[in-house]
Amino acid sequence: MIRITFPDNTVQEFEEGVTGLDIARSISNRLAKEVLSVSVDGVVWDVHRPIYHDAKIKLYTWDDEEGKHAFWHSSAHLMAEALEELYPGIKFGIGPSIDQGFYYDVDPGDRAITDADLPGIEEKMQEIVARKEAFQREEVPKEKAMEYYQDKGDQYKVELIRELEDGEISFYTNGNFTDLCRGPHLPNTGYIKAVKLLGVAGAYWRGDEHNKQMTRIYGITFPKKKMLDEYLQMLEEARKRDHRKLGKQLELFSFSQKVGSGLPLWLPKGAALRERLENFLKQIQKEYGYQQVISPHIGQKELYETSGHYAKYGKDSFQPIKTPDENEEFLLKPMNCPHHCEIYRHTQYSYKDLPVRFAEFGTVYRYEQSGELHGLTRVRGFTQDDAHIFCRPDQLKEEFKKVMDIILKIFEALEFDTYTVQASLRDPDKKDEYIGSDENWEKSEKAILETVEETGIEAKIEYGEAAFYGPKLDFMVKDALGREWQLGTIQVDYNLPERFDLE
RNA sequence: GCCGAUGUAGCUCAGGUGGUUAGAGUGGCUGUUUCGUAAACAGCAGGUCGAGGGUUCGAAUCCCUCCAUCGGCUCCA
Repeated sequence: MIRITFPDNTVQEFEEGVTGLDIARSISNRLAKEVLSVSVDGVVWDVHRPIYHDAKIKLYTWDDEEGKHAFWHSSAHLMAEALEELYPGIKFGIGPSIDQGFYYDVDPGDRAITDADLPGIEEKMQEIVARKEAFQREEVPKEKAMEYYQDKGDQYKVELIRELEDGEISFYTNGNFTDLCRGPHLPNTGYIKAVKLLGVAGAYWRGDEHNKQMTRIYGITFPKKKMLDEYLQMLEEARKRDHRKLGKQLELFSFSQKVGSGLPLWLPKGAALRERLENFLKQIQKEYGYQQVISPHIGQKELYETSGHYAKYGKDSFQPIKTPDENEEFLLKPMNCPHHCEIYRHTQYSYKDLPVRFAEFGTVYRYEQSGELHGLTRVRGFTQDDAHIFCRPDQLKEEFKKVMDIILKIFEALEFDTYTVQASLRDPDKKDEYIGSDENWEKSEKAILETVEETGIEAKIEYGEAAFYGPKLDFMVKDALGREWQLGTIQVDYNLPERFDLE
């Protein structure tokens, strides 16, 4: 007998080799039907995997992320099996569960998989669901795993296995399809009652644009048909609230090919809305001690060479504007920072005058890649409610907190109630991609992390997400379609003042 | 930038396996009815079927290039 500890710390004895499913059944038949995965001493397992030792367990159903993920992960394997049956020789990359469903990256060789193929794949998946094929776990040594995929000719899996540590590697098999996988999975394909493939897309192998582009197939599944219908209904409702659609319907903004893509035209109603928003924001800025400044839309190229922007983005930006004077070049401003530095320079400040806070509704232009343009959320010309604070080191945290206050106040007023906060730090393995000294980076990252801790705001830390000149605290909100966008950002920059020689 | 899809009246869309004057709803305009809570009826206007090449006796329909949009990937100062 082994001792199983439940989340409420009660302990019960079971036969050795008992499964999560058995345990669920001992509690109630309903739970046995609903349980999708089980954590055993903190590791999420298949509910049908035998437990041979004393353990602390927790059962997961559809209501838990862990349960959903087992479900969708198994769905990815189900789709892979269907794909292999329909397209023999197709090669597989990775196929994880995601927040809403799952995907699998595949390399179909010479043929292309398009939206038109999805219904056929769905049909095949339903066939396999009807077969109720078990997901069987098997542990194999690394060399065996390698051999299997080398024989199969699946170079992507070979690459993945090569990077795994020596020791036992787990395979899962459903029907004729075997996949390298940590699990966990459902007991069998019969759990998956409703299937919908949502789209195909190109995706670079391992997220690197220098690698081959694979075909990613997105899908979602549910344990009940009705849940799928509700999901599709919800998607349709979300589409109605797409800001691009509303902008058109309400005559707020439009685009013209003659003006250029990514360059929004604000119609009278949109301009009126924007004016109200600006007035609201200016009022807050005033309350917090900001002075409004105004700077031109262009600046000498040298200004951006000094800031470092030209070296980093010059090649991929709107190209310099020439004047009748030879050797004279201007850049459309991609950022307001250098201009504000020059405004600061105009006046001589004593340390007693600090902090000095400049705010501007500054219009900037960035040559975004053509594939990135998206309504008003990703454009080539836009106006930021931007501000720069020049302060003493001892004032930094307090100023930072005040900016956080402002952002949260605005989010509240605009009813952005499901934002997330992200501390965007530099990638410690790619220090050469950032400007400035290690010392400056350490100081500024420390300042952000400490301030976050002092305020108690919940922030996730992301390495490699910093701007090239400094770390950021980013405030992200989701749009109607569930896509996340960075709206507010607070940055600590020790580099710029040095580069502009500001004392 | 990359992969895939799409591009027909102001808007939403149908049609199209090459063949006479390109359709609907809605919106617009004119008039009639009349007071209907997206008012009813009649009529009118509105499209070089994204742009440019090509194949053909003939192209909105087939081919190529480009542009834009959409779904993703990559990028995001």
